[in-house]
Amino acid sequence: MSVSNQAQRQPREPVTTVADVNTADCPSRGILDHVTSRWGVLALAALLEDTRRFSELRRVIGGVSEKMLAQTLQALERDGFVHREAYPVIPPRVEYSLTPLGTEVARQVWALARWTEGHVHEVLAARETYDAAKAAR
Amino acid sequence: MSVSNQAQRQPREPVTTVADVNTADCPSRGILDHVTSRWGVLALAALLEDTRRFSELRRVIGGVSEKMLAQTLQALERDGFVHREAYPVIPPRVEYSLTPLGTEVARQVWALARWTEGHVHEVLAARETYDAAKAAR
DNA sequence: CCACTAGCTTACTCAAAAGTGGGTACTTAC
DNA sequence: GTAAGTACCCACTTTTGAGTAAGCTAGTGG
Repeated sequence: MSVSNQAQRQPREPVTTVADVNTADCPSRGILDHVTSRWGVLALAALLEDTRRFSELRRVIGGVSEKMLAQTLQALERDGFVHREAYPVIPPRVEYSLTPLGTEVARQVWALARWTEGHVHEVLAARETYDAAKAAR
Repeated sequence: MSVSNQAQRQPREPVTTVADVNTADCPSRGILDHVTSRWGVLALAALLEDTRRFSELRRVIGGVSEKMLAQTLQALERDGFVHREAYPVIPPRVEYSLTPLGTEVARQVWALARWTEGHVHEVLAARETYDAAKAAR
């Protein structure tokens, strides 16, 4: 059988596999998960406005626990979105800022956050309509 | 910055409380959570490209279970982002599309998804740097 | 001597998210 | 007659996200 040998055409292609979020095991999934995570969005948006210290971020982002903020910031730092600057002073002082890469994402999630804030009423109205229609059946 | 322009012009404004995602109990948090949820992002992005049927969406979005897709679509429908059109035929046929409101958000999450796909390599490189620096200590 | 500070880490715990496997009702294809 | 497709729902279990509370560092103020 002429077992169709597909993709034997270019033997020395630099394997620039195109990322695709719709593929289950694509690394872009994980990155998107970090960026769009519950606290990731808010941290990025907050840092877009200004460089901030750990406890400043904690105060700005209502409801984050220390644990989750630390965890979130570490993930974002590892992904190259956030820069962490620790000053060896007592008491400790750590400043978080966005990298150029982080600034790009942050602008997008910031816009998303603002958009959401501006359309809360429409969504709330839609929910009422939906719930009413469902209850009527 | 446009967050703080409270209307002080009209004294009898119906107190349109300004939404703030940084406040723990603001409804905008929940909306943002739906939009930025694991499958919410992908569903919105997929629907921006075309109206799709349930099982089409399942095929497009790699790795979603039926349960999660149904759940996600219901949340998005309730929030007024997605329109569900069910045709009473056999076998069942249900088409999902974006509402005008949904199209606005979808454009943003679509851009985010696309951006992520395009910067996977930079993030992966950042992770290696981070991990190497950490292992060295 | 003790508390207090900032920025974490660790352990414990629980609730929510998500996966698994089943069922439904009907039809067409094999 | 049995499987597959269609768009779900329901019950059950596993996995993960996230909160709470504690400990840690090392120096400063009381």
